[in-house]
Amino acid sequence: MGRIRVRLKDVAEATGYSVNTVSLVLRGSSRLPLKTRDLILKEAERQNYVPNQLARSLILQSTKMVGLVLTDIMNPTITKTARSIELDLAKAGYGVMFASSDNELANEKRALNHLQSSQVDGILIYPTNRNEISHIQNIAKSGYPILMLSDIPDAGLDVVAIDDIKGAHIAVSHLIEQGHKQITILDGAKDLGNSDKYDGSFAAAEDAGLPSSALQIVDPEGHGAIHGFAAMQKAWALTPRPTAIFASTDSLAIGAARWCRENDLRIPQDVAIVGFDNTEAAEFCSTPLTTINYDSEDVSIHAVERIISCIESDNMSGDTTITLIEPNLVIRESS
Amino acid sequence: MGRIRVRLKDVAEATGYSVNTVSLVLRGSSRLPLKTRDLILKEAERQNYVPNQLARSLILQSTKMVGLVLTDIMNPTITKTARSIELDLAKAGYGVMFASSDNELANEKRALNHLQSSQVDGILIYPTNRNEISHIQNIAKSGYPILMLSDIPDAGLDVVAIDDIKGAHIAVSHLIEQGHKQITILDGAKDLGNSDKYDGSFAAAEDAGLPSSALQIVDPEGHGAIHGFAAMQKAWALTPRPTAIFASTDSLAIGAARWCRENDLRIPQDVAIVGFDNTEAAEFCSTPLTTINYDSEDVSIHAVERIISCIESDNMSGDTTITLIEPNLVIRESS
DNA sequence: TTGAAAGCGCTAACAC
DNA sequence: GTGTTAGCGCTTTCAA
Repeated sequence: MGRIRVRLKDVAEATGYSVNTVSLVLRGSSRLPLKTRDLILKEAERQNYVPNQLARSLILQSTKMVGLVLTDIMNPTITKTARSIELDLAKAGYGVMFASSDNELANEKRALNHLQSSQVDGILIYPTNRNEISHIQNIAKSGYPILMLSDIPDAGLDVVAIDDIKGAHIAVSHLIEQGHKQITILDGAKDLGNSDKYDGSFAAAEDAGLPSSALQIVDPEGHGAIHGFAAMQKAWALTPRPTAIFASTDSLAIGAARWCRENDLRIPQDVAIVGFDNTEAAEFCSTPLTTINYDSEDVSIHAVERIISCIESDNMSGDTTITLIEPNLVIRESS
Repeated sequence: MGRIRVRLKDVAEATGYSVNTVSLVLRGSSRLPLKTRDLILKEAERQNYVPNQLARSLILQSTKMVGLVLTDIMNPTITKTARSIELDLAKAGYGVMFASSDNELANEKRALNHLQSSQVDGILIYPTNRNEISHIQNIAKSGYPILMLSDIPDAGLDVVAIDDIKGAHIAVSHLIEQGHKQITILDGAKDLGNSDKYDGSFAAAEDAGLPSSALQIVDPEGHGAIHGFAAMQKAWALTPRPTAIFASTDSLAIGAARWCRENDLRIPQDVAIVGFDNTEAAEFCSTPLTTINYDSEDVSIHAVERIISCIESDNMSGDTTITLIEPNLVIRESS
């Protein structure tokens, strides 16, 4: 029915007013007589008028949109933060444009390009690879508001992120306090330049007076529970055999727990397990998981506040801010 | 550094060519001398030129974007399909713009409005409430390509969705075959007009010659595992007491299983449980869950194919297509 | 091979 | 109170 796209002009012609008047009314100007406003609003409604944001943004030089680049849309942790961010941005009058990199640098570059060409007013990004951030630095250098949701020290970029070092420190310290002296870390992020969880773990060992040999590393080569399952098998084959596992995500931890169960190992008597993220699954898996918890909303609030201040303040002073959110430990039955 | 937004004009002025020539080169026209092309491409690169899609789409009358309205971004099932859709659309040269309704009608309306005003070329939507779809029908009637990802019979709208009736039928039939004669359904979607899982369940009972009293219903009043937990308590208090549970989502099933475990009920000896969706958690929860499985990719492929054909064919013949994807049963230890 | 001019739908500055 | 004009950054005729 009717033309697919209704324009201001269509409403203008139908009412006999000019495009300008219609535009004014539709944006809620109160300086026009009620009769005019009524007439125009009714006609716009009747024609199902929807404003064209493309044209609007082109003029206003602002889309009121923020781009959000996720590594993995299936990761419940990331999704949860994404949801918070969406809500907090909405409160501030901004929309979100999502893009996912799937942990591929090429996709990340494509996503950034796409967001920029869509003229989003700013970008939030979970970077894929911390060793390869020059393209992000370039964007920042050109004065484009961009903020990292993962800590990359010394990159000269704004950051709002979970303090992974502290989280790992808490997790490993907890295991050590429980008497464990041989702990395996399940984490494969080091190749991507993300060694925060290692650093925190080794710092915890050192603080407790343990040798660094107390910690061994197994790379699960993936993020799913299935990878945690396979990694646990490898961990159990290590010499010396670990008495505890610190998994860098709950998903890995749950997979590891599953391997233990299938191999008749008792948790935590034979192996203790600590995860990271406090997902819903951690609470409801076979042995409720001790894990590192943090408030997504905290990340969101700070990230949104910062990006909006970058967008709305013209003085790009060039100083960067690093905000780290402190995680905490949730003790359940697995440790 | 330089100006925040580089335009064609900037590249044109720097090279001495006209805006037109630069535009031509940047779009890969081969009819220009290599020397000119080279010069212009180099300069565009140097200035970090990013095309302005807003202006481009305004002229082309197409954004090459499809809007996707999700009910709940935290639901792994929906996210999985969303991811497939994103990939399949990308293959066809389209981007996705996400929006979430959080199962609120007002949000859904706002999201649809926003997507339309962003000029997406078409919309895919998981509707919030099947009793309230007039706003969606209006959009469809105006000739805007829109497709439902959930089956709403007789709405006169295009649909690509999982066949929930069949899924429920398979699940309940399976329980009946196991000898169960008193089954409780955990599902609260009926108020939203989604009675497919009831219909399938009752059909299965009927087909097996059981009275409809064999099936009882408990509304979990939510979607999380925590709601399944509480609902199971209610289910266990029913008279006659059920020997089996059919939960409309895995999350509810996992919560229910947790209640059983905490109350020393053995699964499946004391209560059998069947879920729906085959999420990762279903496989790794305390008692691996029998559940209804389906291929997200199937939904995605059909949905993308259909929406693109609607977008690219001008003849809006008005005929609607309903495509239902057949689910299947995955038997694990909970039944 | 290249440029000038018009216009996509909208807003803003300035008339009347 | 309302209309006219210009212009956002781009593509697309049509000339030169």
